[in-house]
Amino acid sequence: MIRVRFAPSPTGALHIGGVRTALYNYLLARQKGGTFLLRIEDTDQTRYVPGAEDYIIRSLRWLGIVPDEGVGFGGDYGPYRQSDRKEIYQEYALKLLERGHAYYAFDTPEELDAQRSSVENFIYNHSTRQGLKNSLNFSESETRAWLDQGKPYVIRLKVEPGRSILVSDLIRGDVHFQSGELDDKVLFKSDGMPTYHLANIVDDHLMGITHVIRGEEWLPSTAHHVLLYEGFGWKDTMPAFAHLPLILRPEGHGKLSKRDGAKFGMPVFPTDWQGTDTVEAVQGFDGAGFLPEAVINFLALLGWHPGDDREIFSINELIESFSIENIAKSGARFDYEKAKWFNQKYIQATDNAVLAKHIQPLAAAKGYRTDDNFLQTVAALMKERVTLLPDFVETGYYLFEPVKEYDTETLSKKWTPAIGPIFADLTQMLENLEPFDALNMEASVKAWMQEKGVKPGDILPLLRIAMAGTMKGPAVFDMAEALGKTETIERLKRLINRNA
RNA sequence: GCCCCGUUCGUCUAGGGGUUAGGACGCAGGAUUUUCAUUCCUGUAACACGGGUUCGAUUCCCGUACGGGGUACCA
Repeated sequence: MIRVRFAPSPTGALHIGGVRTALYNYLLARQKGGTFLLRIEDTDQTRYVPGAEDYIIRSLRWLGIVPDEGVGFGGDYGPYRQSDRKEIYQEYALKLLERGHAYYAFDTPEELDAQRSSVENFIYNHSTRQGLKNSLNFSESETRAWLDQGKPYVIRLKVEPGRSILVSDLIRGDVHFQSGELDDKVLFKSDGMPTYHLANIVDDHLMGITHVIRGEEWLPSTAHHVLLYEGFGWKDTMPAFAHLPLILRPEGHGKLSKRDGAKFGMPVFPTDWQGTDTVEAVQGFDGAGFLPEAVINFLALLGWHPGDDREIFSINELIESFSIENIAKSGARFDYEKAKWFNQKYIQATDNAVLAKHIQPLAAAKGYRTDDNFLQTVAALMKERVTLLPDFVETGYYLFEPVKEYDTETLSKKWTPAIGPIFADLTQMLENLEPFDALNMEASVKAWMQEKGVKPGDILPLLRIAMAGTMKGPAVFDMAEALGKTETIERLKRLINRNA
């Protein structure tokens, strides 16, 4: 049975690259009938951001990528928060020490900094460790003494030179590393917490993880991880690795970072983040007006392809079609235009009743009417012409409140001296129209045009501008019906007065 | 610097020893809609470079260039 994990650090809002990692893990688990768990990797106490854990859980729920186990979800392999597993790591670090695969090191951060600045390309490894303060150089009693005196220490992995380490990656194939080039990574920090390297191996083993799907930034340290599995004697149950290509910023250099959201005017986080004293607030895909299904679809195709030309996928279709083999090797630039296209597609395909629910809070925030029937009408009239949810109340504001700005250019062309009385006549005709619905109105206006000898192109644009102020928008008669007779007539008269 | 990964239209990608190198976004044009949008059609544009291997390489191999990642008592 497959078991996969998403293991973010609670250091702030969840990055969109992390969301994609979570998604791929989730898809694999669902497809294979396995388990998807959420583990919180909070071993760096200095980077801990309050609220980040809740944010991660909230975001996963919004996206519909809900873990089967983990912090906030229960499960038999807990605790799932690494700070709650402190003693476990200590125990395993000691085990590694006993087996001779690790050693105590007493060098202070300052001493190491000094080494780095005086020795070019300094690296703590087989070639330098004999000159440093560690239990490999100290006698047993000396080491004991340092420990007993309560001197700060770390535990480092003892990497022996001279061998080739194979990392078999599901996406990249076999990758070889020379052990002599690897450093003696710190496994256990002087504050009593493990580093990522120790914690992730111990946890993945204890939690029965079968596949590690994570970002490419972990590929270089995977050699160390293989060494750890060997050191613990867990090589035969070592999980399979799949290192995902990174998501790059839309333009310029480097991977997409948290600050790029503000820089490029687009969200890079799933949901809104209120911010803290140290981390500023940011808008997420939800606040920007994206449907979670659209975000999922967009992200799924950013680095993975189904093997055919399909682009629109429901979550169930993704689960069915997903495969690690079809994950791309190269980094993908974050294409916000494409993300918006997906959202537009999803809005078009969403039922009016559902859209009305999304429009409701947006309308309420603007003090607009929020009755469901009307919002469904707004959805029906606008869904083919919006990209983001807020467009319903912004682009389509005139469905909720009087026209704020008239397209004066069109007006000056169409509102001729002769048209005034004719427009007034039409207004009067509509005022007496019953029932005031689109179908009846269209028939009546057509008959009226026939009778008066007015061309559609002379009168319809004016009707439209009277109601919406702009030449863009839903069909005129649909708009009039949505507005209702009173409001429509009021707007027509307002235009007459404006041009009088 | 050293180590690792990568490189097909502007972007996301398919493909693969002999193809008109396919799709999507974007952009441009057209049709439909007496608006706009939707929808449909058309166009635009790519195999980083140099050596091999081969009858033939965009595809395989080796270099180079470029891009990305790593090189912390961060994850």
